[in-house]
Amino acid sequence: MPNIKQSKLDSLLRAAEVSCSENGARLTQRRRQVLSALMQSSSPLSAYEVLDLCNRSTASAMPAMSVYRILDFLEQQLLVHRLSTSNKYVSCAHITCDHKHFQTTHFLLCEGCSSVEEVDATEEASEALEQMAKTVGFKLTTQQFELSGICTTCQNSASRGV
Amino acid sequence: MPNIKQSKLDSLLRAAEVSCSENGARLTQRRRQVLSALMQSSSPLSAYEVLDLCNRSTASAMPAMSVYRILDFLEQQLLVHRLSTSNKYVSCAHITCDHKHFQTTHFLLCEGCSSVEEVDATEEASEALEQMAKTVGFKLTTQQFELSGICTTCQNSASRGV
DNA sequence: GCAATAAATGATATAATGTATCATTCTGGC
DNA sequence: GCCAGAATGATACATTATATCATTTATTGC
Repeated sequence: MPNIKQSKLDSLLRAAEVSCSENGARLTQRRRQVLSALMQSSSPLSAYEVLDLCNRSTASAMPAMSVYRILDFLEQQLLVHRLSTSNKYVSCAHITCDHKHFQTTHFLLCEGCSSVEEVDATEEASEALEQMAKTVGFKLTTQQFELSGICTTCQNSASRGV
Repeated sequence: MPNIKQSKLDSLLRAAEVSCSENGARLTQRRRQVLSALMQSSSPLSAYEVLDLCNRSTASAMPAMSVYRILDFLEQQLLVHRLSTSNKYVSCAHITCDHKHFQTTHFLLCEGCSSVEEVDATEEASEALEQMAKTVGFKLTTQQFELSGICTTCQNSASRGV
């Protein structure tokens, strides 16, 4: 887990706090702890991995129940996303910008380093998929895809024979 | 679980048996039992749901371990597909035809009746997604999507106010 | 046909994950 | 300070998945 800079982490957490208060919600200590763990991880974490990280960093042990509750909360606040293919969580890539989510965020999962890239759906992709569904009479309600692949870094490593 | 016709089930199982033997594998009694349960279900089943169905239909109880092993086997044989979003299994829709899988099968999941439609990826969709990945330097390796939506039947039911 | 070998399954234990429920603590408004 | 509601703690438990070794069933060579 390559640590991100403390200053970066701080600004992310500040932004998250603002975002919460705009929704009339609070970013409590525990919630901040969970969110912080996810922000510092370069790959998605399972609920129990989050739990371990939290319990490593503080004295007071957090019950598993809390982690699940807090992950649910953070997901509702759109501060983290749940990857349904792996049942893991990632912190949202758009916390600091004013990016809006329209249920059209996709995730590119690198098979090499397990990193995740959060990308917006292109018009073409959305339409093509909708069209595809239409041929069998389906009307799509949500689209969040998790696509496996190889990220730039890992492609380069491979070609250099690393 | 609206039962399919016995004759249909038989022909599916026969085709599955042929498919296995072509790969030098055997469709044993237990495997047939598991596959049969999935074929008769109109919606995806979890491993333990499969287990329950199997144990309902026969006297000798099957251990959970066997179900997991057999599901793995059937998946390798491309006789069943695993839906990663729900961790459930469906029998392949192309057992009786000579359809080939190129890692480009998608699944449309109906939110109304939980039914699943297995569709081939269209050229446009595959390209659009590849292009999308490319913009952030990703090279896609697999694409199997599980898209939520409403099937024709449920759309009609809804519009009739059922 | 029969022993040797490999494949498949049975059986048991246990790990990992997720949820239900109620008690307790914390927070903001009065 | 007191109260109501939100958040967390604590405990128990349900569900899902895997590890391991024993046993049974098929296959192959003889």
